[in-house]
Amino acid sequence: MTDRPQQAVRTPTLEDVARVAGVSRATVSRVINGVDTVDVALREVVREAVAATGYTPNRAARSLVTKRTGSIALVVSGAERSSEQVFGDPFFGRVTAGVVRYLRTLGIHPALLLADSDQARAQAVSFVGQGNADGALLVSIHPADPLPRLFVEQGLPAVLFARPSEPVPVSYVDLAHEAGAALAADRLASRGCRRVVSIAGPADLPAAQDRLTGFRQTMARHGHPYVPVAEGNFTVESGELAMERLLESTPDLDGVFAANDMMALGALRALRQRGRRVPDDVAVIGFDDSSPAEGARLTSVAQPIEEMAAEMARLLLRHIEDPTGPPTSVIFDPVLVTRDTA
Amino acid sequence: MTDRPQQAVRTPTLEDVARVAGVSRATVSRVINGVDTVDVALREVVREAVAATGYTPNRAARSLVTKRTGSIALVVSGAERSSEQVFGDPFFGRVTAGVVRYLRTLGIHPALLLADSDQARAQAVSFVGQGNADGALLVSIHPADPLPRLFVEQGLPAVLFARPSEPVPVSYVDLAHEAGAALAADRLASRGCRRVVSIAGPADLPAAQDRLTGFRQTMARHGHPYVPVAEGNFTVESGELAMERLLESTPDLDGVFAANDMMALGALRALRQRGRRVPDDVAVIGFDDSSPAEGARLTSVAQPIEEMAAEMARLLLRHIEDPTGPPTSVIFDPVLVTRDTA
DNA sequence: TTGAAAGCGCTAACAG
DNA sequence: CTGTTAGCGCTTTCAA
Repeated sequence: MTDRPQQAVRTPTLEDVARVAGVSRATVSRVINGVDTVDVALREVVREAVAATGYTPNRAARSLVTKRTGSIALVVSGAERSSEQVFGDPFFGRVTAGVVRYLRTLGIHPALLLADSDQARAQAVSFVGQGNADGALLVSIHPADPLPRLFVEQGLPAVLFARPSEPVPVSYVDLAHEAGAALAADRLASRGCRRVVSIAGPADLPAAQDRLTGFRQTMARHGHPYVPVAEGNFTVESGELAMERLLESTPDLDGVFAANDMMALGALRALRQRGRRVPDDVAVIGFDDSSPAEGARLTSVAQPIEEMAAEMARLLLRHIEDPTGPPTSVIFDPVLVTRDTA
Repeated sequence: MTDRPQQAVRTPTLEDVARVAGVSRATVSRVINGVDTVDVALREVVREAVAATGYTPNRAARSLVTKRTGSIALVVSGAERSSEQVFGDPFFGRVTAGVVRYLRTLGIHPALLLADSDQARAQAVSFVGQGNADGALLVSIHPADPLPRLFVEQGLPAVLFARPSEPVPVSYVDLAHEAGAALAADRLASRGCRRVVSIAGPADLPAAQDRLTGFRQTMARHGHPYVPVAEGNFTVESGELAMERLLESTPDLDGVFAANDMMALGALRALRQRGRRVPDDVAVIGFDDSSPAEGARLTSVAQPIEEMAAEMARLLLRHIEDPTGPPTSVIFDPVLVTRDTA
């Protein structure tokens, strides 16, 4: 038995594979990277050598020369709330799940960043800017978030979940909010509702505006040109208050479309307090299909968040691949989840 | 005006800093890495050069030679539930928040992995094994999760949230569950409860057992050697059922300690259905201080999840720094959050 | 189509 | 205490 001096347990390198395959390092590299100017026979030999050695590319070495990391950042941007709440939020949970599940099929695991202050935002930008990730997925709680613009200004690849309130030349995925509202309007109309009202969201939220617009247009098409509206701020309480105002202005109302589930839940509370039966006297539809909605058996407009999240990742990857491509947006269709309230 | 040929916008390297500072690359490297065998004056010169050039270390290059990435993996391991639910879970939300907030002070942003199948677990192990992260933070939903053992077997640095049900030589953070139960027992005793019962969690869960043991011991110390117990599975329904059984076996009960909030909520439901007033007739205490508990004004034992999460990260970093160190555990003290039910 | 060779930016012996 | 030097493992011209 002769000693084998340098036989330390070392992970195999391109050099090792090349030796086993009897070719040069360059050829192995070409095979690994799918360059098609390699002889078919050689390609196979190399493949076997890779399998035999158990070779895996060293990402640091590769990054050093390609200037790419092969990883991306998932930036959760929620200024108002505490970070515990942000990560515990079912919305972020679903977005995160969609992103993580899609990316892992590609062997990518996103770096998680929280951008909840100007400093944190700057840190997020420089994290990507310094090449720790090739691009960023931006999930903001507020559409006026300054983060998207920061990324765009630095020329860093980024994709948003939801259209920003101020125009920024950046790709995003979003829901066809008007179409969702139309679904609700159709449902209410087909139930025979004749005095329909709406509880709208904050006027500075594009999504809220789209929902209101879509609802009005579709109700008009159903022969109801005027829809009384009260504005809320997406909380249960605001929904309850709005409902009370509407009951006062339009006592004979028989259908309600709320711009989100929380406000719909508030509306339900107000309605029941006044002895109105749901859905017999008044039909109620919410938006988001959140888990409280499910619990309350609320009919609601659902968005395919996981699919949207996966598409967001796909767009980012494409952008990283070809940074010259123009910003793209992909809009998803909502679905009406019919339960007990309409 | 003369043209400057190679003046492309290039991020500064060590070489650039060295040139500006008038020293060698090695010296700059030493200053950057805090090696203290550098002349104080030179150190200052280098610092200024770094500032002047706006230099930031290239992580790929550094990794290539140090065999360290400077990043870590946060592995969320939940087999039973769908991934959406896992990430939306307030518990994971708080753990994640604690980890992310602590690590970002060090400029580290964890890679997020979901290990919800054998394949995903293997992927997580090889992700770290192939040097994409220096170690892993393991947050399992089930204490019998096979993942910790996989990491330990590969000799990869890992730290767990909560003690595994089967002994594995690995570091972890956990709560002093017995102490938490003792807090509940003390509270019940000091309210003058004389017939106290408990709704326990699954027998195969170490934490559930610790809570029961701690509760019994402390009640014994208060002169109540026997505590009737019914077992649940941490759901609201199981808590309700357990409460009904206890009301039957011990009709004159006046205090309940449930091993988690969900079961306590179920108990509340059963109690109210039977017309028992809480806390006047029966005092109820839960465990976890979850947000439903807060909503229901339930008195509950709270764990400092964010602090525990931060400590978990700290332990992992220490382990990566010194891989020879023995496994460590850090146990945190719970706090009783007194609300309306006890 | 393939190989030789240069070099990405950094750290770490090793001299001096 | 400081500089020189040799790579880390990979991709990518450039020639052959």
